[in-house]
This record gives sequence, structure tokens and C-alpha cells, in this order.
Amino acid sequence: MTPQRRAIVVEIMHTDGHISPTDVARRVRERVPGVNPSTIYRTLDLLEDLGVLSHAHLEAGPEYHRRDEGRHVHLVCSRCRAEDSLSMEEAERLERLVARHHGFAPDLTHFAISGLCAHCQGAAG
Amino acid sequence: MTPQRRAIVVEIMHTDGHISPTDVARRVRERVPGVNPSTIYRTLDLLEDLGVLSHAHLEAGPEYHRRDEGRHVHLVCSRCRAEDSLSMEEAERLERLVARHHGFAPDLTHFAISGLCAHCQGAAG
DNA sequence: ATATATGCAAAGAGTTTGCACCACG
DNA sequence: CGTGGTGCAAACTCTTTGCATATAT
Repeated sequence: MTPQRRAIVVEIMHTDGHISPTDVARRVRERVPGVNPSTIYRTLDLLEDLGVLSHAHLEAGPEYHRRDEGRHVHLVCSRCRAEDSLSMEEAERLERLVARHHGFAPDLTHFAISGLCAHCQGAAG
Repeated sequence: MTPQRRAIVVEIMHTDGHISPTDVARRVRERVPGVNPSTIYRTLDLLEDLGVLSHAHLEAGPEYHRRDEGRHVHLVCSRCRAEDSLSMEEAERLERLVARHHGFAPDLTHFAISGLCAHCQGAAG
């Protein structure tokens, strides 16, 4: 366990929700200057292989989150970028509906769901 | 309407399903050599603004598709990369369910849905 | 001691931008 | 003739990789 790795893990553990590799790099460097991007990517991959992290695809690209935060679906407003999430129960209900008709076992957590939040629906199209 | 633009539009119209900007570039160049990537991107943006195309986010990045193909949700198997899709009716049913509980009006077509296809569920995890 | 993590530098993919030039209409 | 599309070159972001070095255990 190197200082770099420790700093990355600490940063991840202090993060609620998701964070991009670039942001991990930026924040880690505030504590341990000089940490190389490749170290960030390699460590994120490792932590994902170990089952500590998962990544999801949001509009701006990949974002990592701790697995122990519980499964949830990202809802992102395409107009104001506001984020909300679907609980595990709701998500799994939807997943079962898809599975029932397609034999496809969906994981709604891997990609975000785009749409319009309540506020932006009223405001415009 | 320039030859480049015409070639791009022709390529798009001959494409069933989705295609990445890079692939559009590659295929267009087979017909009209020398077409510049920036022309591809600018034209795709234009066609999207005009409402002819939309883009969706798949595992490998953005993919464009004709709007007149009808709304559908991309289902991609995370193991074998097989693709399937959800019909408009099914998609809209799911969208209504999300909307009911969150006041969020989802567009399930913008991001793909990852998961395991029927075949890969049996094969492994 | 030795397995392995890091830094470095380079490369690579995808995408965007400013600008001069050319062409369509 | 003028608007605007195109090519070109450069730059930018994000990410990956090979290799020599440094470090944890």
C-alpha cells in the first residue's frame, strides 16, 4: 500500500456519489502532489477488479462510485444537469419488467438515464 | 449541398441502426476520399440540429441514428456485446413508471441499457 | 530480496477550433 | 458576388502503454 494508492482510496472513500478519473486525479494531487494520471487509472481499474468500485456512464463520460453505496440509477436532466436517482427497489422493478419480455437481464446502474427534471419540464422543451 | 455532405447523408441513410462518427468518416472516405473529420463532426451536428439525427451513448461512445427509424432503447450485453432493442411501447411504459414516482420525464433512448443477454446469463456471470 | 507500483514520456483516439480558401447558388 | 462549407493544422482532453526506477513488504 503506497502513499499514492492510499491517497486515492481515501479520496474515493470521502466521495459521496460519483467522481470522474480526472477529478480523482485533481483532488489526489492536492494532497499528494505529482501523482501521475496513469497511477490513477491503474488504481481505479484495480479497485474495480477488486469489487470496491464500479463505473457508470454519464453524459460527460465515465464516473466511479463505491459499490457499498448501494445500487442506484442515475437520473440526469438534459437541460439543467440536475441529478437524481432511483432507489434499488424501483430500479429492480424496472429491470424485472425488461427481463420478463426479453430474457435480457438489465443493469440500469451502468448507464445513466437522461430526461427532463420536474422543474425543466415546466420551463421549456 | 456539397459532395461531401451528400456522401455523409447517403451513408447515414444507408445505415440501419447506429453508427459512430469515426465509422461515418471511414465509410464516407471510401466513396469520397479526403473528407476531413471536422466536416463529419460539423455535418453530424448540423443534421442533429435539423432533427434528422439523434445520438445515443453506448459503451464505446456516441452513436448516431436516424430519427425516422423510430424511438428505441438499445440493450447491449456486457459480456458478448450483442445488441437488442426495446420497442417504443415497452420503453414508454417504463418511462411512465419512472415519471410517476419522480416527476422526472426520462428518455430511455439517450443512453443504452447494459446487461446480460439470455445466452450469456446461462453461460457465466 | 523480490514482486510490484510509480513516474515518465510517448503515443493514440476522439473531438474541437481558427483561419484561409474554395465553391455553391 | 457573397454566404458558408471545407481542408488543414493545431490543440485539447482523456486514456493507455512500455520501460526504467523506486518502493513496499
